[in-house]
Amino acid sequence: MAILASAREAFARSGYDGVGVREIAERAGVTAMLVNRYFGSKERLFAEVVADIMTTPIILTPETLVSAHAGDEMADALVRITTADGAPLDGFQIMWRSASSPAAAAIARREIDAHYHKTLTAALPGPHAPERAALLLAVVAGVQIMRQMIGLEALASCPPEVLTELLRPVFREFWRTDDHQPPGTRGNRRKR
Amino acid sequence: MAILASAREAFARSGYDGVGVREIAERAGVTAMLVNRYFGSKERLFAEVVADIMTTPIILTPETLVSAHAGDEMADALVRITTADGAPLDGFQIMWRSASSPAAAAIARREIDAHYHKTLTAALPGPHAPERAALLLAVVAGVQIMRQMIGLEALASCPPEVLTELLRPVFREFWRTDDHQPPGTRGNRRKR
DNA sequence: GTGCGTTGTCTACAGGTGTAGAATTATGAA
DNA sequence: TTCATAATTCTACACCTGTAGACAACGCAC
Repeated sequence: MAILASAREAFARSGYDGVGVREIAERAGVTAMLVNRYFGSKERLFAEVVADIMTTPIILTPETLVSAHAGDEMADALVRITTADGAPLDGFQIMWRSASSPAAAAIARREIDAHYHKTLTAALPGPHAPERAALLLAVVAGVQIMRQMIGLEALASCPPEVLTELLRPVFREFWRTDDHQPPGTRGNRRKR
Repeated sequence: MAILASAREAFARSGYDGVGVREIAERAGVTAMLVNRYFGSKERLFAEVVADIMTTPIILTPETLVSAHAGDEMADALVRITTADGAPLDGFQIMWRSASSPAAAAIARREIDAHYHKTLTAALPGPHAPERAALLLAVVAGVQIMRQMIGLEALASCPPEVLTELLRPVFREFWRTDDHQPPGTRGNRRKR
């Protein structure tokens, strides 16, 4: 379906509010009205695009999650994705760029919840797995946004290898299984 | 200035593209044209709002940064901010919600760079301080977005105390000063 | 009172938005 | 070829966007 591909590309580039139905249609070689004839409305088209994205995991491949170095592999994948701005890697990007629109945010929430968050929760060890899975997704979101949307200088110009090495310990934190003590009693390794 | 306050509230709620000049003006008790008379354009108004926000640090107070428990305090502050949706706590929110608009993203990048990122870089120990400061800001952004914009269930309904306890080790990671070894040689504490 | 600069508003424009309904064209079977 | 049916487009509507230019109300010095 050419319309779906065009919509995906357009939403990834400009977000839900930033692109019009006419533009999506034109890039697909059809008229704006055909889009509505097929999908009912712009909102339903967006939902269809997001659902389509969810069917093919990008960062969270099953192999990555069960790996013994899951945290490291996730860090590598995140850096890889945010470095090359290729076409098939725009999965999450669509949702961050559209999050400011309430309608789009609701769709994104539902789909992230049902797919990525559920999968990730099952893969994380230790207590509070759902909350920690959500935080992990938050880190992924933050890095993507700062690197690709805001374009913060220090992140945008950072060599991939350095970024990977800096991200790995952060992600490892989520797969740690030792010292889960009650709040406040755990020592931190800060320098005072 | 009533217009500035109205604009700040409106941008925080709906983002740069999501709100119109007429709405901002009406909530300030004036006409849309007066806004342009004072600020020149919507874009310049947005820049003014962002610059105004930057003058009063929200998470990164100087006391927080030099504290011996800087990481913990930052985690606490982040949870506090994303829990209560009060008026004066909308600082970053404005930028995430507006990041999909290129014009707004450019303004946000410049201001974050000049204020928050610079300050945070100076406060972080160890090598790659700029990159790690940017990553820290990315984590803050991700949590805010997932919690307040996407509204991911696991994060939205998570008790503040739990969230704080889960965030602390993540933030501590950025203030660690031990074991900065070359890439790949550092042991991770994963369970295999 | 008279002039004047500021403050604010009114009207209007050119363009964009999503989408409903009618009209048109292409397609395939008889 | 003829005709029914599906695929696609045309026209139009009602509304919203940022903003330029002309105009009116205001306080205030003289």
